Amino acid sequence: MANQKLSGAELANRAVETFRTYGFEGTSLNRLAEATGLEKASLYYRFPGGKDEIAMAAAGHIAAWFEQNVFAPLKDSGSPERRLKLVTRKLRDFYGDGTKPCVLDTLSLRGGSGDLQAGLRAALEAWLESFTAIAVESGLPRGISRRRAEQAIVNIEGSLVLARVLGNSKPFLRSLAGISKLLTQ
Amino acid sequence: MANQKLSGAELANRAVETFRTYGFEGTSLNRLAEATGLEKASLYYRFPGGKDEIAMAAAGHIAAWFEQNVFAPLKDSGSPERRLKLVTRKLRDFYGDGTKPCVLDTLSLRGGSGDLQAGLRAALEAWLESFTAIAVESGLPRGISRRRAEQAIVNIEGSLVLARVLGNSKPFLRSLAGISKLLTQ
DNA sequence: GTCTATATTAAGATAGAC
DNA sequence: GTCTATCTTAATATAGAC
Repeated sequence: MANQKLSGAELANRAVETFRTYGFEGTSLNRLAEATGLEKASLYYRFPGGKDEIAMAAAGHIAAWFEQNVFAPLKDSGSPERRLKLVTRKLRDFYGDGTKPCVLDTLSLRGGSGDLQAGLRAALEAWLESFTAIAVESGLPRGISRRRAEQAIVNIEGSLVLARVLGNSKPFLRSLAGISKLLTQ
Repeated sequence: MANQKLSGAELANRAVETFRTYGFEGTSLNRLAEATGLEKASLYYRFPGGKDEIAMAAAGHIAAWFEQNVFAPLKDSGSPERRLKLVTRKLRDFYGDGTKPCVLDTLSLRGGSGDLQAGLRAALEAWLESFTAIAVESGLPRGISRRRAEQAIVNIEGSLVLARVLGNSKPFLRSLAGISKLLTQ
């Protein structure tokens, strides 16, 4: 009885950290057990589908985080610039100043189930639509707005790769700093 | 004797395709054996260091490809725009029109050796320097040129992630199309 | 709901024949 | 130089006690 009952949210949180760091294939149940403090058998009790189901739960947990910390705030009141400043700060924290990979990247390599790939795709589409909407609201035409949204996420994903390989988070911080301008001007 | 003697270059080529698709942890010796047509024991004969050594060879093979198809052509004669057009065509092929991941991305997740990480980092630094040099040659100040080089590679890496998750190569092709302008104006 | 223990399969790696 | 066969370890997954 090392753990009484780890909350589902905290469990998903730790799974996310493991999957984003090691990718789907690199995340073993031993690593998940170590990260969560639960034994493998306990993980199977919570997630009878094994690693696939845990990855789905992790992806769902992140989707909920984005809904709450990115999509919702962008629809809130205040100027688009102010809302974007708040959201970029959340994103900076989420990616650990550029030290933590994005699950869209690390979980999208071949190995995961088709359901997982579909979930990642839906999450990315939602992110794109959210960024597109704020650009439209800022006065940009829809077609341009969509391209700007794509560029913003390209900047985040690409700079995270550079930051990881170079061991230098500056490219990521620069990308974040440019997002507000990209989506509002 | 299924294979007489597979050339080292072709062997490295197939290893690259496997590693870029499945990542380091997702690339098992069984997969490498299947991809190369050699049995596991034969792979160990060629690479006594096992998977780590094969990954290093794959990274080295790609570094050589970049030297020949990107760095050298960018130092060649002709206008910078013309050289960049040639190089972007090579890159488009290399990334399979956006359908094939970049090893800088897929091999840089935790799991590979420190030597591998150092090799990937050196390769990326060389790529950055190559792009920086052509921008400097085009008349841009050094500081700006370095930022533009970073942005060009961010665009490539980021759009490859988007292309993979969305199952749509257009973001990648757009990124490639913008590189010449980015590095020369 | 979590644990220990164990079954089963696949991984990384070697020995020795040809 | 490549193969078959095998070893060892780690992976996924389950059974059953508490």
